Amino acid sequence: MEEEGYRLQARMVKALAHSTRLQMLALLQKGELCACEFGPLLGLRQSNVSQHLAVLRKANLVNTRRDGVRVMYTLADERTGEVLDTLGHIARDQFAEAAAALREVATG
Amino acid sequence: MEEEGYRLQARMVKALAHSTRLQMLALLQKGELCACEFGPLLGLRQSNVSQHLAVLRKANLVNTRRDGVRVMYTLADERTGEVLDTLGHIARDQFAEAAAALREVATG
DNA sequence: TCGCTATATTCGCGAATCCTAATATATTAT
DNA sequence: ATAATATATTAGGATTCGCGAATATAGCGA
Repeated sequence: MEEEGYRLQARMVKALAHSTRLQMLALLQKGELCACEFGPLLGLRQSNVSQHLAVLRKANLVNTRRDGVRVMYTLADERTGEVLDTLGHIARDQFAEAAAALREVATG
Repeated sequence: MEEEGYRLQARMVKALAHSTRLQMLALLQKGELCACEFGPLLGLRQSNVSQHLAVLRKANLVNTRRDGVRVMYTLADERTGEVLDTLGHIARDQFAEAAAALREVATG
């Protein structure tokens, strides 16, 4: 019952727990990205982008490097992508099941 | 850019984002459990247990069945366990890396 | 240096989360 | 029906989160 380990794990999961950050990580799965690209791609304001990126940084989910005036972001751990994929599958299947159940009710 | 899919995924991840719920799911990985067992095992009050279980239920992360006066809980999707394991590994490795970095600084 | 662009941080407020205590509901036994 | 146990829900207040706006900070070129 290493309570403390779960606290660490929870801190990481909290950092994942926002649709914007999930989208950011999904984009990073395809490769390195400049901070400046998230705003236009996701329709977010600059400060909002920076705040979400800060959350990901503090959770060590991403790495950064400077390239002149820009800051480039990458996934810190390739297993993160794996986790996101699996979560996506579970969510999709849940949705499919719910839809099927609805159809069942509708068609009696 | 299926924004909506990420919203669903985020809802699920939010349900995972608490150390108590992570512990509950870890317990369920070992098999079915009665609601009444979480309190004593995790040192939580009854209402708190029930609230956390409600979060897991609403996110379809667990299934329930009644057995008389008790309610038995199981993991809804075995892939959830897989996700939790991977997240645990990532968190542990992060911690190890941080510790190593600290040692480096200390021994300079 | 100054100005310009890219990032990061801070502030303030509304919304969401979490906890305890209290109350409600459900199931079984007497 | 009543009592007893197991669960669930509600109410409340404290803490945290998320956002926009404003304000730093950093690097680069004129």
